[in-house]
Amino acid sequence: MWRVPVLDVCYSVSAGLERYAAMTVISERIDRCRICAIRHQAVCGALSDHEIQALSAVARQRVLKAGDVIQNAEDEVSSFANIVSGVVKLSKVLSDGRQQIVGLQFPPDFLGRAYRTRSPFYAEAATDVELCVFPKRSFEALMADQPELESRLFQNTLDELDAARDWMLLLGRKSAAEKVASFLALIARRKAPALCEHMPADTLLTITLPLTRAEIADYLGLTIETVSRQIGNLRAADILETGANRTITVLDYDGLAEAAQL
Amino acid sequence: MWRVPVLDVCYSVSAGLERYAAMTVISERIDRCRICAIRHQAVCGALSDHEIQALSAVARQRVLKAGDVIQNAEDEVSSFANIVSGVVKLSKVLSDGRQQIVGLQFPPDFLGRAYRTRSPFYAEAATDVELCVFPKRSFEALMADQPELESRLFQNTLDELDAARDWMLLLGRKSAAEKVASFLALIARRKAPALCEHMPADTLLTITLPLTRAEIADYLGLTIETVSRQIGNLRAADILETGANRTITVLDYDGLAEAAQL
DNA sequence: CGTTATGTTGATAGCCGTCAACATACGTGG
DNA sequence: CCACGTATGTTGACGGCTATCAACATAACG
Repeated sequence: MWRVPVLDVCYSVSAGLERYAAMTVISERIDRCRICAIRHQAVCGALSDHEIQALSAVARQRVLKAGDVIQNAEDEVSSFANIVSGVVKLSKVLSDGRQQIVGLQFPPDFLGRAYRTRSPFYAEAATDVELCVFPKRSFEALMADQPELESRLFQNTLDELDAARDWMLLLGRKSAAEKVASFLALIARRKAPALCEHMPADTLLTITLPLTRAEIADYLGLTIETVSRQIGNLRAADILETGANRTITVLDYDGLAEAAQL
Repeated sequence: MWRVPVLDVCYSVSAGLERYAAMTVISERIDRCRICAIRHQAVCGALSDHEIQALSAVARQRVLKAGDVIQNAEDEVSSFANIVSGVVKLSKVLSDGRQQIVGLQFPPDFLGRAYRTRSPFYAEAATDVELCVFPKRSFEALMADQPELESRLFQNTLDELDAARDWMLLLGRKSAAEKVASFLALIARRKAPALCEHMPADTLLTITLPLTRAEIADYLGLTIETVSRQIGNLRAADILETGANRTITVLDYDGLAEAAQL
């Protein structure tokens, strides 16, 4: 009655990872962080040029394809990572297969948890993903004599906690229509925060959803059929248009926000 | 159609607080932390005897009655606190009055948030509550030269994040019966963790629920009627008995855990 | 003892889940 | 480039779970 979670996906990244490592020469490594796209937003922004070289030396790029597993629930976790590009979903599963996505992580979010050795959830690449992976030990050593780094991680965690609690309100108290509108508004804001603040009358905001209908349903506590119908309703209300390839075009962000009860 | 949140409760604590302060003499203050019941579990456990005296000097005891407001959403927050006794509920409210409890805090949990000046939710005493309140500044100063203190706070936040995500699974994917059983199991575990681990055949575990039916409903994303009916079902299944004064007696904890899909 | 808050129980309705059939997109191999 | 099979998405019919409305019971409190 419930879709069984795909827990048997192999760690198919290792091949691609080794290829990358083989191509990488030492000099590139040391400089990699300096030219990193998320250098200043990510937690590593707390580090000086000197420190970041130390981190750079032990960092590994890891390229994942949509659907690749990052960690299984209860896995021993021996590394931390920054999301450089793509979207990662964190989910929990009941013994009978019912599933709930408990977090969506975007760049430059941090993956992995200080003070814990086991992951409390299952993590998977929702889209193609680039990670910047650090060995847990090296990172913790750096954290020990760089309190600012721990502070950044702490603040990141506080943001996640706020997001989780906002989502609890959605899961517990919003209708299916409000849930779907809330999700679409969330993705739209990620894509173009400025546009959503004040959207000129005849602007088109086209976004590609990072999740399938099944994943949206698992994020919102709904079924795929209900998600599909609610998106249909929003289309009928001229709030958005749908295209191929998981793209939607938001015609009326204010209408969307209103439908979401934001 | 939805119960309107009680946001107009006055800060009726101040009277009680001032009375307490008047009774307190300096010598008591300095020693108060040393004899504190939650001294070693709370975040202050990170501090040396010397440091804790400094904290002790600026700490204030605050006694609240059930229903007293601790902070309104969007309030400027100028203090931190430890919960010494009682239960505090954190909740979020939609513009039309729909309400969701996003956190239940027990001793020795910490209230208040580093790196933020405004509360993202509404906090209220669910039962009579004793708080140990610190001015934000003093506490932050102590945090600045005691990294261990920040680490403790960080770990506390990580635990809250885990709890929030567990609750997301409940809100999004569990049935009403499972939700109510999960809540009762949660409270039972708080009250007597050891008993719940392994419960001898003819043991009675009696607990007083810290929440009214309306609050339980707001915690579980249900209505009061549904909560009442589900408790009735558990009684009919001989899993528990109900008494006056919000007490319930768990007859079969394993049955409760099973009904909760734990 | 009266009044109000809280909790219980029943009848009914509606939202959303379930089941089913179909449509479309995607990827692979010819 | 096209054919095929699979994954994903849509739409309809129906039913069940839980919200709603209502009446009543019990507890709490002055």
